[in-house]
Amino acid sequence: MALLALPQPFDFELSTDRFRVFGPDLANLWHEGGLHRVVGRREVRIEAAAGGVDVEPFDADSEAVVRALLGLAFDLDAFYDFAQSEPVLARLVSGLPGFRPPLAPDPFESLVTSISAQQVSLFAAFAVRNRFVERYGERGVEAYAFPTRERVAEASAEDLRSLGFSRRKAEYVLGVARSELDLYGLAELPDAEIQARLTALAGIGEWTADWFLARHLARPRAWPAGDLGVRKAVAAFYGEVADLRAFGERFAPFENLSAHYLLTGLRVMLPA
DNA sequence: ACCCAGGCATTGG
DNA sequence: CCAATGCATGGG
Repeated sequence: MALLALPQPFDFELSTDRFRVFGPDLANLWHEGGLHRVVGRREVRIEAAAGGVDVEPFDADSEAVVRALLGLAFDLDAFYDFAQSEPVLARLVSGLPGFRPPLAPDPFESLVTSISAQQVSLFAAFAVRNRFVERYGERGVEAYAFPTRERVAEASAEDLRSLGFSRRKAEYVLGVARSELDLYGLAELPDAEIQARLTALAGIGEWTADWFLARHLARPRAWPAGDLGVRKAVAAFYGEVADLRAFGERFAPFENLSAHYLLTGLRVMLPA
């Protein structure tokens, strides 16, 4: 068991909340107080420890996945300083200290996850996506590996439809899996270029591309202005806003972290 | 039996 | 350029 030290403050429960609140996530599975994920052919378990997290087994691959799942790419100190100049953000960071937005470790996973969540409730999206993971992903111990692009490319639209994808979405998932686009290479490009290349694919619109920048690449300026949850959170903390894209400018250059704190604040702080 | 939910492409003005 | 429409599932 290896200790991975994390910048403090860090709140493990809060940062992994997303993997539990909409039901279990078979590829990022909360099990007996820890987060389980298949890396390579082995299942990795992450659990809270003093000063960071314990990771088992620990190697370069599992460390990279943990860094993604726990949002280590974000500069929380700079964001917290910035938040002091904006009353709502100041309240959010003081209410959610140590919250780090989790990232999708893999680009294909990020896109399929977003496609599954288009238009439907997150409960419905999780249900469909779990059936997809169970069907095409390799089983670890408790968790399943997220299905590889290569495996999905060989699937059929009818098979995907039987899992609950609409006819359209089944075609989108197959199209992404079979496209020529180098998904890993996107990380080297600027935000606008990534947007352009992704939205050229069928089924990937502005919303999905925004979330790819935000939740896979941790781009600081990503702002999912078309997101219904972001709209509800902004309405709850600021009141109704006509142009959500323009409203995001007040969070520059921390739009991504601001969106995540707004969403989590809506769930965790407002009901209380 | 409805209605809505963290969109998108298609069609028709 | 904007409005209307269909899509499949899960929860209320």
